Amino acid sequence: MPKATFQNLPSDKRERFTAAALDEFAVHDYRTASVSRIARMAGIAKGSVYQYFDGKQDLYLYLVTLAAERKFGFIDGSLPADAGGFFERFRLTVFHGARFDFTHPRLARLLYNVTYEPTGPETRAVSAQLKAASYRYVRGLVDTGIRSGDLRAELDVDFAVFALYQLSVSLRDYLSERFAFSFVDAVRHGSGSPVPDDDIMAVLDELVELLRRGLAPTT
Amino acid sequence: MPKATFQNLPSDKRERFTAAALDEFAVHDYRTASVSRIARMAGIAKGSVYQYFDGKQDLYLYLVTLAAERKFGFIDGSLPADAGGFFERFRLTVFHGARFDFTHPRLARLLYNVTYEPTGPETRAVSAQLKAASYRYVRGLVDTGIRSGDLRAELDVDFAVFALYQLSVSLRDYLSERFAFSFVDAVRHGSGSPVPDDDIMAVLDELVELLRRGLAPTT
Amino acid sequence: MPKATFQNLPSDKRERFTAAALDEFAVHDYRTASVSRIARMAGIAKGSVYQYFDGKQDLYLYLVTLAAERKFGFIDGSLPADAGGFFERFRLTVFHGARFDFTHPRLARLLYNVTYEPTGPETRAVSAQLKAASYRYVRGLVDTGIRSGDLRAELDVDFAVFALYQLSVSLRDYLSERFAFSFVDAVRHGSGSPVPDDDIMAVLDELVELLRRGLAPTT
Amino acid sequence: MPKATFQNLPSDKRERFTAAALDEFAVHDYRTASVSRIARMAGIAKGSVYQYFDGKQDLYLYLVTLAAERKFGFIDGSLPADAGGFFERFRLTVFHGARFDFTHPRLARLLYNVTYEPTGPETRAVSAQLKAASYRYVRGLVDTGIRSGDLRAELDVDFAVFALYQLSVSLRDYLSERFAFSFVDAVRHGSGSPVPDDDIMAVLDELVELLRRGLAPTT
DNA sequence: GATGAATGAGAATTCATTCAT
DNA sequence: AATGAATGAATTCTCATTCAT
Repeated sequence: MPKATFQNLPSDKRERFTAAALDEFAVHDYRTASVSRIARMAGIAKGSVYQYFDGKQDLYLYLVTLAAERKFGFIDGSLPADAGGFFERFRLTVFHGARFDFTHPRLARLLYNVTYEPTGPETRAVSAQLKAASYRYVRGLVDTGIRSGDLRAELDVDFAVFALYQLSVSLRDYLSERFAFSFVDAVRHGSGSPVPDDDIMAVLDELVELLRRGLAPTT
Repeated sequence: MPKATFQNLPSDKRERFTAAALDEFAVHDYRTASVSRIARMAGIAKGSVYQYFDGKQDLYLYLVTLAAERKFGFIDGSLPADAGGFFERFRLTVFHGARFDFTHPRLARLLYNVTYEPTGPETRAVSAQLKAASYRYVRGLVDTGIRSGDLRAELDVDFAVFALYQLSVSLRDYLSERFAFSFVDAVRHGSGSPVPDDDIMAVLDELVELLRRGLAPTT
Repeated sequence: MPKATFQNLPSDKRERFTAAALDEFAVHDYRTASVSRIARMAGIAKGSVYQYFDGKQDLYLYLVTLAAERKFGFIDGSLPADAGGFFERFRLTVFHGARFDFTHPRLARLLYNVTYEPTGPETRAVSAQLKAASYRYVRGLVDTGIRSGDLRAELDVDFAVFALYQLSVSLRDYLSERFAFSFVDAVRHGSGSPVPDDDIMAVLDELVELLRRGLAPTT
Repeated sequence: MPKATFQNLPSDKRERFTAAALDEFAVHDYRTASVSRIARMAGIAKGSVYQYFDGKQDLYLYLVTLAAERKFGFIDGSLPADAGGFFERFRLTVFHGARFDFTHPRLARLLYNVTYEPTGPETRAVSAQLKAASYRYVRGLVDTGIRSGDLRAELDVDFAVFALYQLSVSLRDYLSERFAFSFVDAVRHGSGSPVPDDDIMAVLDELVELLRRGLAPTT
């Protein structure tokens, strides 16, 4: 995580650097991302990166943490405080997650890359951490859902969490393919208008329908 | 694809090489995999690799093709000829796929890596091809299922195919985590006994239950 | 030079090999020419090349010798036996040399490549030999020309030989550029009809005019 | 062309590198020249070369440009400003060109290599550029010569330019052979004292005499 | 604290030549 | 005599990291 040097930076410089680093890791996976390129893009000396962070790995950890916080924060901030049923809450979570992705393509790509990062010594820990956090989040939803009776009591919780997690993560792929939104282009050229809320919702209807039938108690 | 030189090799040498190459690509993604390391592991001269294949890309194509053929062949060979309903057929497909994965961890890891290979010019074609083949397979199942009445007629076919594909692909992750089977360790140290069939089946029951409720017509 | 093995070869095979080797060295310089490619083109095993010749260098020597003999033989065979004056003889020599080049582009390219081959240990001897032979030839002409009074007696013979040699060698460049005849294309695709004799002659008129004024005695 | 890194180098290091690179390209053609060898000779890390230049091609372009500028600069600086007739001007141009060659054997060899560089994708552009510049220079002389009446009006200008260019370029070969000056030895061992001006002039007298008779109007 | 040049191990690939069959 | 697989040294180029200024 960032050294004091980084914290003490004038905020515009700090943000210029962060932006450059996010751009790089949004477009390239860990191995392919280049520290030199980040330094060049940020307009700072290559050596400075090592004044701010312990190295590439450390920088990576920082960016992933940042992206995860932003995304979770965005979703949490968008959800209504009062409960709503499980399926409605799940729908909104995924919906706002998708909205975040389309409006923050850099952060979204980064998180996506992390999820599917090839297992190597440098990235394993970070990937695992992110996955654990996501699982915790979903598990919270499921537990509440079972207690409230929205979900069948006999459900294998582990499995349900897995299915919900995988479907919501990969929904991004489905949406971007179906509505021809290229995240890479969005990052690189700022192009591409986000998929309209209604289109997202239509797909979510399908997903929630599948899950409601599949997971709710038989009345 | 392999040159004649490779085909003419004494079979033990050919297999020693193939094994080394699979090991390498099972543990590393395309970029990180090293031709030099493969040669060293196989106990041959670096130059020989280029007597056998046109280059790294060509070798990769060969291995992926090999793995895909083996896996699809294994599944096809294990499925009963007479139809069975959609859900039973889906269950068996995924079941035998999972059995294949646990008993051929190197091939399984390779195919997994291909699926999530970062999009680069060298691998794009191969990845896309594999994904297309898998989608075709699932779509065939779904089409038949709808015609036979096992699946709801109003289903959004695209979405259903997506959901089935994602869940079955990622099931491997779930199983390996739940039953603490590390594919990487299996490749590297040959350790780890495959997850028992019954355990796989138990999870599949959950999955099929979810899908049946979710996708079958309301009676 | 060729081993007995090569001499004993059935003549069609020997010629097939020679043709392939000439093609290769006509299109590539010594370093870039590939023994493997020659073997492949000739349809023989790579190892056989080393049964026929001591190595790349030896093969090169053979080809250059062959080409030089053919070209000198062609010119000698085309020249009338009875003398003619110096300038007429020179004109015919260069004329038939050019005709040879346009009708034997492979051999011509090879000799051209030799002339300008970068000085390296492998080719130095061969290049020097070829140059020496050419110089001897021109010097013979010049000596006769002086004796016969066609050339000024005070002429610096060395210098005259140099000038005549350089101008006639590089004339090939001039002709091929002026009449858009690509030797490389001629070798590779057999394309390109030779420059018409009249066009060659027109250029030779210019050259001989320059030389006559420059080198003949003032009457 | 050089990156800023190279420009910012302490001048002794920069010159040590340039010297090593010139040595290499003076003795070897493009293909045969080795970046590794240059680095070793210059006493720097292989990677540093790529801090200074974009790659082998870029380094080559730099060296050729450098050599051409130096040689043209040297000649221009040595020529008297007021015109003189065509033949006098031509004589001086070639004379100072030859002086440059003998006193800067590395640069001279490099330019010579470029002229006869086997046509490959990496070097084509550079070679063509250099040749074009030389031709433009000679054509300028010839045009002026015709206007001033020093050259015959009926002259085939293309042919005259060709002959003058070829003779002056190859004169270097003639001089080095006649006066036993080995450029390669001069580069490699610093040996060999340049050919004395008088000797050069004696040869030039021969050349100019040939050309004057050959190209000047009959009075 | 900032700089940016230097490093050097490691990557993929080529190819003349050898030698066991 | 013919084969063709094996070799391995050599090539260009990359890049995270270090460290003297």
